[in-house]
Amino acid sequence: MAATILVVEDEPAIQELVSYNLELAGHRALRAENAERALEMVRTELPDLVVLDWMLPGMSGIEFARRLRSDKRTHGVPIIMLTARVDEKDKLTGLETGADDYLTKPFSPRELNARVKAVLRRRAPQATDDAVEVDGLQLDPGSHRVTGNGQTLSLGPTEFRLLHFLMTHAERVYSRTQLLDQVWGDHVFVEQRTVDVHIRRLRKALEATGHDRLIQTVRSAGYRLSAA
Amino acid sequence: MAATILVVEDEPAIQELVSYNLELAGHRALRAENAERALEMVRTELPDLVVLDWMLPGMSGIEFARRLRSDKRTHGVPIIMLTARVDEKDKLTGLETGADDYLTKPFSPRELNARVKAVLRRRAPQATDDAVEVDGLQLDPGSHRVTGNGQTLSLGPTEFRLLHFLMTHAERVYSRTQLLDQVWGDHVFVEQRTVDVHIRRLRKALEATGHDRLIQTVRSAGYRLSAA
DNA sequence: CATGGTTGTCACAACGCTGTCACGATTGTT
DNA sequence: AACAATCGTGACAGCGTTGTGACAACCATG
Repeated sequence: MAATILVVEDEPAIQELVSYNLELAGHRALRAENAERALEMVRTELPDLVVLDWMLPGMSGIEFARRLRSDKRTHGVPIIMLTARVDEKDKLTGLETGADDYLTKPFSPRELNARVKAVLRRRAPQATDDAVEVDGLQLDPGSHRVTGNGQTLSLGPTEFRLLHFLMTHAERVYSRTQLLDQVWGDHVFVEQRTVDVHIRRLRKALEATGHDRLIQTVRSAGYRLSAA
Repeated sequence: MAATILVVEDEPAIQELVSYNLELAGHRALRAENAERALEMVRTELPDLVVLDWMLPGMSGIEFARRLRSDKRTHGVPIIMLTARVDEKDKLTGLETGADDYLTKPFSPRELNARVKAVLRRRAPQATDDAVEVDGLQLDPGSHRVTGNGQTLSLGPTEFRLLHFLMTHAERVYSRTQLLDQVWGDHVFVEQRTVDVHIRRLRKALEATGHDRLIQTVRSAGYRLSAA
């Protein structure tokens, strides 16, 4: 559950409340007191999730959400809206802009954390600390451990993140570019072939229990983790 | 640092807010919506700390505090008061009834936890915590003693708290930042690398019985206590 | 006031990880 | 079969992270 979450909220007390609870839950909270500031922050660091107040001074939350959706780079970032009241009309507008969930004030931190967890599980499973298992290969983010049929496997930080992403997105091909964005982080630039090397290192580490067969090469497309 | 804390607060949202955050911090929260109910609960279970709202329907918080102080059994239980406003007169009355600390609404959860931690450290240094045991290594918070296979080990206060936390949260990786928050406290500002040094001191102390192997380094992630 | 113990910080050493390259192997195409 | 494109692999220098010993400030105790 190590997600980066951007909190856009102008009222200091609520911002602190939300951020602190997210941090306690193991996330990293970025704070912005208005939409303009939030847009700046998004440029330098792509969050896994945005918690967004409906009513903001200057640019409204809805407008901010629209901008996120219109940019290709931030298009997929899930949004949780904070609203003061439940209004059918507002709800519709929110749905149009693509908010993933809603919280009406006053809300309890428990509720907040539950929604955050639910949204992350749906949209960014590699950012949660749920254990994953594929065909006898297990990965537990909490203890930061990987086991193949019970036997502990040792792999470096990058290999760990790479495997985590692949296991949470199994049966799907990812290009080198996509893997660089997801595992290394966006606007980090390294050679594409570097992915090959880390795939190789990952395979070597999984060799001990024969799970290297799960990592498949799809020629001229990328890599895939598959049980078949 | 796990304590039983009684929360006396009539407004559901605030009660939930306070209780949830205390639980996140590892405490056990008992809830009462008025002073009468609180008095009943105190009869069956003696809390380590009371978080008390100033204004309550029926019996006021001040009166409740007086009753706690008048009973020999509950005389020593520390109290943190929640007040809506800062009033010198109120503060004086509060001091007379023996409140240990104050929080004025609206307050941040971070502030609440910091005060709770401070009060507990001051008033209940060794709560009735259970002894912990991992792979022959035993830690007893009550007697403040650590033994490895029966042999008494000597470690400093910080190493003790560090080991206590790790043993009660075994098989899970914690970053330096998380360890600083949990073991040192929220408001403390020290270098992250300080954690390394204390890990080393802890390992050195556990070396006598070979239990230093339990403390594992997870590169670029943090530390973990594990039997495996 | 002296003493022993504890704490946080630093500098340096040790170690593991990272990204890149060159070259060989494989695949697909003409 | 020859060729081009793509991928696998081993090596390696540079870098970041962690281990470690030393030290001065601090604190409670006697």
